[in-house]
Amino acid sequence: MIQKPKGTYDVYGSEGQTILYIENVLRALMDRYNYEYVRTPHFEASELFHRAVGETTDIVTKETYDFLDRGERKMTLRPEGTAGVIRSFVENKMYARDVMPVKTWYYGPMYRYERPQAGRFREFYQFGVEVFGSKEAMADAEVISIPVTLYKLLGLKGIQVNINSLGDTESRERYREALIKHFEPHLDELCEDCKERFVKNPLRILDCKVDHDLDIMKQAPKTIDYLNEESKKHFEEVQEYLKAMDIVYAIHPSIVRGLDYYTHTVFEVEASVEGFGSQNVLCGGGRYNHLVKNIGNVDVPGVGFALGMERLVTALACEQIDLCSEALDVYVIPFEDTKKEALSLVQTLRLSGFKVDTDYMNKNMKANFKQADKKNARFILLLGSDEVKENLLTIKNNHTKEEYKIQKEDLIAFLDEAFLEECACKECGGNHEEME
RNA sequence: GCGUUCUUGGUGAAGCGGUUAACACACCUGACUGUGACUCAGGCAUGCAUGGGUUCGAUCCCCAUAGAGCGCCCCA
Repeated sequence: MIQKPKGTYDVYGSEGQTILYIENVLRALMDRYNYEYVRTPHFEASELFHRAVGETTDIVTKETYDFLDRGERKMTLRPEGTAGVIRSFVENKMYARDVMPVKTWYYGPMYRYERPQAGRFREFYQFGVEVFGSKEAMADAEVISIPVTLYKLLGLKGIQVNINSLGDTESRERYREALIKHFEPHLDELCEDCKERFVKNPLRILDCKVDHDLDIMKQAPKTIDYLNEESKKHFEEVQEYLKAMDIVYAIHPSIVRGLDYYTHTVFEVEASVEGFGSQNVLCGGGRYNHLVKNIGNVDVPGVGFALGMERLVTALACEQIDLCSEALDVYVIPFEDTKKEALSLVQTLRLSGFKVDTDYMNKNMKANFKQADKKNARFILLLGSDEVKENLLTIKNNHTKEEYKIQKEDLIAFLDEAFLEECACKECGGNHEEME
């Protein structure tokens, strides 16, 4: 038996329903935010990612799926979404539009050659947003509000928003030097990983889980203390805008993000739910004021974020939030000699907008009733030769178990009325709950 | 890339170096030629991730491979 490649997964059953539901919600959400959909290729010239993500990051140095195409061109399956969207922004000259900023969103699979574990796959889906052209703190705050709003719409409660600022290039550089100065005399106290980080990317030392409790770690300089006036002002404005939107956040000086390109605002949303694995960052992002210039030689600031679908689905499962509605409106039970009539009836109902299923297995009556229950049918239609003869239908309300004989012509009207009543009932119940 | 645990029908799982691989759920058939529960009687893994090895004999012991889980690195 050939099995799926390591680190990939199939979507089916209720998980499929959940994912479709989430996708619908995020489409509607992006429409309300007035963002435009952008789709870019799943593979790009390898060089694009080297320039965008950074030569020293693990993502580029050891996690990409690289291949030569038949024309001997170096290609890479995209490990993240930002680079491609920026390439598209520049290549299609979106910077020359008369409406600024250009606000975009994307959704699709990304590829990283990593050892799989909970919340981490080799092919995984990201939803993300990139806003080009505005250097205002308002844009940062709006971007942060998107995942927060999405989680809220989905009913996810156990989340925490963490923000930090790396400042502009000048602040970031000053901070980097201060960090090196701080850690250099204590290098031998740090773990092996940190020694390597010291050389490659000193900012990441702050993230270390091993050396977390060391004194030199606690005394380490903070990014915020090294912000120049302008950077400080930007960061404060971001916070004011967040407050204006009632978004609860915490400042985490240790968030530096793994990608090299960030400036000013960086943020993460983490899941704080019981039973979640160690990969608890649900989404992350920040501002990148020089990345577009790096890639496309156009000096346009940007800010964005990306969100992992698999982790979102896991978080929803942890909180036992069930988004898929599999209830069937009608289940039709045919008999040996009425199958054609049954299928015709099914067709009519479907055309009228009902969710309908029937038996394709030649099951007996008992098994059919069980099927109807399993499929969570609200009504069961019995269609035997007696009914066909008299142009009648036997319809049974599967909740109340009441059974009626109705004229075939009256079926749609009967169902419309029944569902209308049920809706009214639900609204009423909802109101009562709220009032209490 | 490193460490560690695991892999038995459709599902949850028990199991021991030895001849029938428990038990439960689900499913199928019948008692019951048009009403679901319950009950009863049957049926349902020639097989224990794959490939080797040890052994008279392996689901069980050993090795390799693949996959999954957890942790690290890193990241969403």
